[in-house]
Amino acid sequence: MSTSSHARVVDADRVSAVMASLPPEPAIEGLAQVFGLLSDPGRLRLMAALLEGGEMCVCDLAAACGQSESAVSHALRLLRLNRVVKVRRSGRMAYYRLADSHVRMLFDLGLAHVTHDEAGSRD
Amino acid sequence: MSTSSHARVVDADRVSAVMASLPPEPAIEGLAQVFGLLSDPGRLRLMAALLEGGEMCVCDLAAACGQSESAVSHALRLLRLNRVVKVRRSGRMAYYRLADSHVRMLFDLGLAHVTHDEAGSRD
DNA sequence: CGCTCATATGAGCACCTCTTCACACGCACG
DNA sequence: CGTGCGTGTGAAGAGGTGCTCATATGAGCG
Repeated sequence: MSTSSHARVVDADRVSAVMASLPPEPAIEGLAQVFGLLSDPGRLRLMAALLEGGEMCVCDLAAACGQSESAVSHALRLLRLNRVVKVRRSGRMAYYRLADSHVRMLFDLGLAHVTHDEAGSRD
Repeated sequence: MSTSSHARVVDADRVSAVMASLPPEPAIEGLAQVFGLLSDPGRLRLMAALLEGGEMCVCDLAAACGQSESAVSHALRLLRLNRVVKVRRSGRMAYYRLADSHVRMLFDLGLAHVTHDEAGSRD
């Protein structure tokens, strides 16, 4: 029963080859998660701010990005849990900074793509 | 009226500077949209398959990626509308391929990040 | 010509995400 | 040492996203 219900295949060899070459599931999932972190305008603004500002506290981040402090705190928590940002505490303040430079590369690469080609939405 | 309702600010100068340096809203939105396309494991698998397979029809893509043909068709439509893939029709078949190389760069960069650092989920 | 196959599309539904609201916590400062 | 401020967190609701199922379209084939 290889042809189960609906599994039409045109080029079985290519299908096998492609299947073998696909990254393992954990890598795919991790990739999706990373890109998911970058798929929110709010978080994107935060990251852009940190790219420019270097190290900023929550309230300044909120002010600069035009978001509520609570929303920023939630967003930063997510980014923190995914090792995208690091926090330094000083008294009751919390200063955030980017953890690595991958973000900058992804950000710039994506930005180049977007500003160069509007990624239109036509048929 | 700088101190509106809740806008505590520590370093007003830095906040202004960062605000001025943030990419314009359309760019941010476009960025988020692009990364959003890359944030789904199913679409990621499709793109990985096309990176390797070059050009494939819907049913082979579905077989190689372990998804229903309907799901693949929906996903490809999204990617098509965002100019990520191109389609070539031949008879009743539809052959899809990647539209540009940005995807490959983003994919590889993200993959390097993921496989190098597991992007853990601890506190 | 009518039937089937490959793909496309629409509706409906389950799930996940992001925001706000309300409150907890710890540190500074009087 | 109590009060205020900066921040963190949980619950809840609105909205978006991706799946499946059913059906449409259009090309090949008998």
